[in-house]
Amino acid sequence: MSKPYHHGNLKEALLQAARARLAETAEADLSLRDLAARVGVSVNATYRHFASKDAMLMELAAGGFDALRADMLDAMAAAGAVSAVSRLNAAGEAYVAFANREPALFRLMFGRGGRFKSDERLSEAASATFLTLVEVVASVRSQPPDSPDVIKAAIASWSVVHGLAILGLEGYLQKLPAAHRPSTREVVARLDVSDGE
Amino acid sequence: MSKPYHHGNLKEALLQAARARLAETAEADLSLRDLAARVGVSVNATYRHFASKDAMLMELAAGGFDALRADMLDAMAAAGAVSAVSRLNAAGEAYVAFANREPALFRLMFGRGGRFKSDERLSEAASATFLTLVEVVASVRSQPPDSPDVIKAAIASWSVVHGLAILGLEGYLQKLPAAHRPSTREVVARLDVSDGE
DNA sequence: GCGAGAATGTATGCGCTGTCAACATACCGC
DNA sequence: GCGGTATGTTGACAGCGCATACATTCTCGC
Repeated sequence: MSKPYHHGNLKEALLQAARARLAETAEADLSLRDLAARVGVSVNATYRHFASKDAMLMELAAGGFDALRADMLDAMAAAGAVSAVSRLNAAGEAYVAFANREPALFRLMFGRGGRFKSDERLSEAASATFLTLVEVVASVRSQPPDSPDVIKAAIASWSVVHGLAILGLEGYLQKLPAAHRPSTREVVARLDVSDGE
Repeated sequence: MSKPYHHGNLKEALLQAARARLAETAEADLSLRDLAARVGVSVNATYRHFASKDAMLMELAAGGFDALRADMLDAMAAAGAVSAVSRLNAAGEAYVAFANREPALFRLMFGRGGRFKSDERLSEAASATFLTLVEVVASVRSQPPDSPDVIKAAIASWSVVHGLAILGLEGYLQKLPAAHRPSTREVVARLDVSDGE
């Protein structure tokens, strides 16, 4: 038998190889050929499981959003029920921490030039992630999560943490002296999420 | 003569063709062959003016930072001297507007996976852009621009507008009902740049 | 149990990419 | 005017995503 003709679970194996590669290189330039070789299979076998390379990347990105959301939920749970604001801060810190821990994956999730907008699973995963942010903002303001004001405040929150994550990732903050580099918490704290305009 | 052997100003012509392509496609996948063909020159002629494709992209990105900075300065000048806060807001709006007007260029400026950190000209252009933000924040707070608090507040400002720009660019805000989509001003207004913690 | 068809793999090849090496042409200072 | 240098061209190479055609194995109704 030595090597069976069928791999067994090629799809997951490919995704796992891709994740490993993303995690180790910090720069995202995956090639189907390389991934296939790592798994020990011919290039075109991948096309039995993914319609295209982009389709695979979208699946990876969707998984990334799931992981990011899980991180945020964990951080919020760890922050406990002390206050809604502290949970919001914890979520924001988890967001930036995720980006720094998995830079290549994070870039993949956001940086594909809008080519991913179409994918159903991906856009659902992204929405779910955003929704956890909306919910904690809603609880901070004691308003329903579908209130326009809550959504807007949540977008503002998302913007800060996302911008901070990207700027850090791309190295635009690294040349600052350490004393000038703010912590995530310092930045997030500047955002007013309350309804007092 | 019809077509002279030497182009005359190939470097700038290539950059211009690249900018045109970026402006028209909204998705950044430039190819040296395509650009060379557009200019009417062989592929390898480009290598007399750019060490590599990445080098050319870095030059484009640096020019993008210059343009972005100019936009911000213009907007601030147009906002007049009414108040430092209004100039800060104007700069933020110009930032997001730039990203929306030139999505491909904007993505190029930030999304190259940290590969650009090394380039001198690029990192200088980016720093200059950041500095204009620092200066207006400093004038809002009536503090010297090199004060750590000013820098930190400026980073927070940069983060919000940058995050907002990216989220919009990548389409993550487009599925929201219009009533829930905040204006740039609404988002920026939520950020507290003053020194009252 | 076995044979058909679906599922999953391989082999070959196409057009595209960035880049290198070798050669051709035009310009410019002596 | 002549030589060196700047700036082009041609040709080739490896790697890429992907399409087509073919091979193997699994699965399931009879």
